[in-house]
Amino acid sequence: MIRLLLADDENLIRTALATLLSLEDDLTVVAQAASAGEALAMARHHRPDVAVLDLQMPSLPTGALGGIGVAEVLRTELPDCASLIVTGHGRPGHLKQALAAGVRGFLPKTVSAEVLADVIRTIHSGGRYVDPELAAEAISAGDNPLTAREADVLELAADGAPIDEIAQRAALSPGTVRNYLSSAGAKLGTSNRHEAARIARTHGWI
Amino acid sequence: MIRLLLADDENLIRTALATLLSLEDDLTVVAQAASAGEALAMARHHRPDVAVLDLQMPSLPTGALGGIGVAEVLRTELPDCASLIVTGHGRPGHLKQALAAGVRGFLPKTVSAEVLADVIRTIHSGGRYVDPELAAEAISAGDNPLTAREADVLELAADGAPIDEIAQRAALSPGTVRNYLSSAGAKLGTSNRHEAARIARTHGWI
DNA sequence: CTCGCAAACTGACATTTGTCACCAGTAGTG
DNA sequence: CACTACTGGTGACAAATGTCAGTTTGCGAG
Repeated sequence: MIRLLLADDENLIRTALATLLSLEDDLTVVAQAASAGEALAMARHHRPDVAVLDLQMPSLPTGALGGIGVAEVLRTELPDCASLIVTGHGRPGHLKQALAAGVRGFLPKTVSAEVLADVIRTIHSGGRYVDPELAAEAISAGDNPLTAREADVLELAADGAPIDEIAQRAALSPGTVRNYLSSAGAKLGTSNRHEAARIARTHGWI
Repeated sequence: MIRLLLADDENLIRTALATLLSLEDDLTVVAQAASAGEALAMARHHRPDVAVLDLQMPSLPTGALGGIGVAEVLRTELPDCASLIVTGHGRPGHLKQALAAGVRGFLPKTVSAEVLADVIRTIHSGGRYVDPELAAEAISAGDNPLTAREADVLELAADGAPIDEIAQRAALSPGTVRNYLSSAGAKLGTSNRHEAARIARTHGWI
């Protein structure tokens, strides 16, 4: 019997998923969580075999860790627990981050329930599984061309703040900020930072 | 027995929901759809009592109709079929649009399964239901302050295009575009069009 | 060590954008 | 009718932004 932890902030989806997975003879849901923090607490207490984590969980302000953050912690704290990320909008960058965090499976929510159950079994027995379509996108998308600083600044620029505010928040001079944004824009083939931010976001780079 | 149509592009969620709702004695899922077009075809053929529609369905380019569009068509074609919108991110503006389209229920996916089942029963017996939290947001958010044209132009500006491109796509002079964006920005309390677009989007105004 | 290189950073310059004042036509309303 | 709001437009000015040439720093290869 494979013991599961389910983490998703949408109660409706999570309980529905729990019901569905419980119908499988060899699967049982031992814990559920609606946030990253809750997920960790539950995992420590129940020690599940597989953690099924939603990529974006919290409605918290910002910087809060999502499914990938949870997986990262679980890998060190509970090495026997395999992590599986499930997500609505799969961005290539997220897939890379997830794999780097030791996640063993990555699925979009468009897959069928049978696939999910199969993947849970696969990763429980030590295997890995990544949705083929997402994998193809990730490969064709290539690596993140942005430097660390460029990505930082672009992220701060993403919500439309003026340069001066970005400069303050990044502790840089406005001129430097402009340069980073300019070079990021050049790399991404855009003529302004807002479009650049949009592109970077769709690739999961920020 | 209440006969249901389920429409959601995420197969996993949709089948899970179908399983969950089928467990209720008085509910039965007679049709499922993964897109707006499919949902309409299914509705015409199966004539369900209640249509449970996801707000954003298609991964299609743009302009494709989502759950609200389906509800609008259903109201005229199948007046006996009640529509219920379920959504991950509920924006105040969407709620208003939905109610204007004759939708009888509006729920975020954070509600529990029992609430969903109850709401289905409520709207099937002629009632209405709107998530209290969303309703409060919609009221406090107030009406869309933008004129039709301002909203149009702001929408075109939303993906970061430069003014000249917006002007071309809207068939306006660049100066006029700047004027509209400026006044939209003033109404929304922002200092640039990109932040304005972001605000308008969170309110569901564009 | 030093050469090369890339990232981090700055300031100057040109373009884009936001703002404002103003004009004209059209439609709806008391 | 007068009044108001929305649409579409022009031109000018100031501020924000994008672009570029160039300096500094740190680090690995030779």
